[in-house]
Amino acid sequence: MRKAYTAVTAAEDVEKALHLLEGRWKLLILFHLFGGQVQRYSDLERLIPGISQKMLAQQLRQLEADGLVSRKVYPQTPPKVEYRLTEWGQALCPALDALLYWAEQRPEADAG
Amino acid sequence: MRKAYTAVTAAEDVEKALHLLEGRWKLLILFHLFGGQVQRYSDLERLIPGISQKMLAQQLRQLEADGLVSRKVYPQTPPKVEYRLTEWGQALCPALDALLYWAEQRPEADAG
DNA sequence: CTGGATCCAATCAGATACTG
DNA sequence: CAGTATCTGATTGGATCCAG
Repeated sequence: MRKAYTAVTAAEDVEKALHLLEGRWKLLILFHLFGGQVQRYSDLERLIPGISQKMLAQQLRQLEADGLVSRKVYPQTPPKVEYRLTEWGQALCPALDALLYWAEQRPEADAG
Repeated sequence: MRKAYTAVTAAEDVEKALHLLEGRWKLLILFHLFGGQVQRYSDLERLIPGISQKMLAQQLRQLEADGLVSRKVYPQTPPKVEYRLTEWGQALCPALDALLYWAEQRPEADAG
């Protein structure tokens, strides 16, 4: 059973959801983890040219706190940390696909 | 036929799409226009408590420039301006619904 | 290797006052 | 009624250096 949405509550809930994806790098990170991919910190640094260490660490920690990404630390020297999507994080895929589909429908005349 | 997406191009396209929805008030505005609703500037001002005139005008103009909202001016005194969604703007609804559905699936334990 | 801490620039958002 | 202009504070993102 879905919640009963008003314009306001729906907007708030979508806003909360979008807030989890905001930040210039989060989507890039997520797309590099979709499909069960597992990446190390240094992998993501390599896969996302231009990202600073601060931003990578910060966005990863937010994604982790929000429950989209899980972090696995191997207590060894040198340190090794793996990132992967949680089940819920994977479940974001269809929603992003719907957004992608919408973006494709954009009339050329208005695009800019 | 869908585009062939890589992690990077998909992320970029979704990012562009999300960028159209960013801003603290845009979703509120959109939800007050969904379903073919037509609102005047002052209607939106009333429907969205706390928004300043500057922000309302600014976000409306961005939504218009991005092709989600259309603006109709009645050249009369006092002035009258109506806002409604474009066809493409209306088409955003299913995508936001998918996002809402995803948000509902969030595990309680991780929510915060 | 995996980050944390700090400083700085750019952007965003709010309050207020003013205009056709 | 439907905005615009200006000033100001908050938030975000980036560069660099430091540490376990």
